[in-house]
Amino acid sequence: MLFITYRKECDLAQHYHLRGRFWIESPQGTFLGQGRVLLLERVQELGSISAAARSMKMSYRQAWGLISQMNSHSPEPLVLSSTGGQGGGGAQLTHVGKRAIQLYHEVLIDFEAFLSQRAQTLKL
Amino acid sequence: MLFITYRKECDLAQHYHLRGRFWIESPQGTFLGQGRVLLLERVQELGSISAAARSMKMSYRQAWGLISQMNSHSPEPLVLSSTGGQGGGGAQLTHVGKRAIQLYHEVLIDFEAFLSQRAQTLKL
DNA sequence: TTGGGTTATTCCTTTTTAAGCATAACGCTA
DNA sequence: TAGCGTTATGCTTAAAAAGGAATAACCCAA
Repeated sequence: MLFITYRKECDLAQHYHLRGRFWIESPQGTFLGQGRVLLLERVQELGSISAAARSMKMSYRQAWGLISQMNSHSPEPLVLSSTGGQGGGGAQLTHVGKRAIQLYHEVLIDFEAFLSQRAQTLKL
Repeated sequence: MLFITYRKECDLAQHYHLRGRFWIESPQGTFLGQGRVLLLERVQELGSISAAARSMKMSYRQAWGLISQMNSHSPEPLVLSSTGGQGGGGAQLTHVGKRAIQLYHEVLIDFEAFLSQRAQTLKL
């Protein structure tokens, strides 16, 4: 008897994962991404850039740079900050900043739905 | 008369772009991504890892590392290589490697369609 | 047997990136 | 007025990633 061997189809969904990322770019570079949005959320929650950075184990330097970029790449700032006073100062989101978070999450839901749906038919 | 000023809605689609990437992960890390698939295509086209690397302005070292990873993270290799002989040796894709390219492009088409469609309703 | 071009692999250097440090200004509180 | 915690910014240092150089093995062709 003759056996014809052929490769068994490999179901990628079992052992492999389809992953992805998305971000919004301005003409000057990245405007909104996963890290930036998380940072915005922490600022909104904690009322301070430095506290937000600490909570993410990110250096204040980087956090400030990201926020500075976002503000400058937008016609209106996403974060307003004040120095001195009770607590030393702080920062809060503008309604544009809050809307940016909301917008990102709206896209994120669709994005994840797309990935998980598309992953089901991955046969290598 | 009283004017109530409100922020004009900013159409992100005009000045900003929704971008993204996707890749297939094995339990050990990235398995297939944009760069790896391009490398596979060049190997298929040129019949050599070093030629493929040159054509992408990638170092042979990195190209070899990527291919080595892909092969080891797959139950069957994607690239077969031989040393010595006419032309010094070479490499060619297995049918698993060819299928990987095809699979990636199938997902890519859907992915780009998703992004461009989703970008149309971006209002900040 | 020598040369050529490739695969395969290690080691070291360079570049890029991120983290850390230092300092000044601010404005409330005690 | 002194102190505190924050914002804001430049400069220095460390970590990580990419790049390049070097070497051995391979096998056909001349």
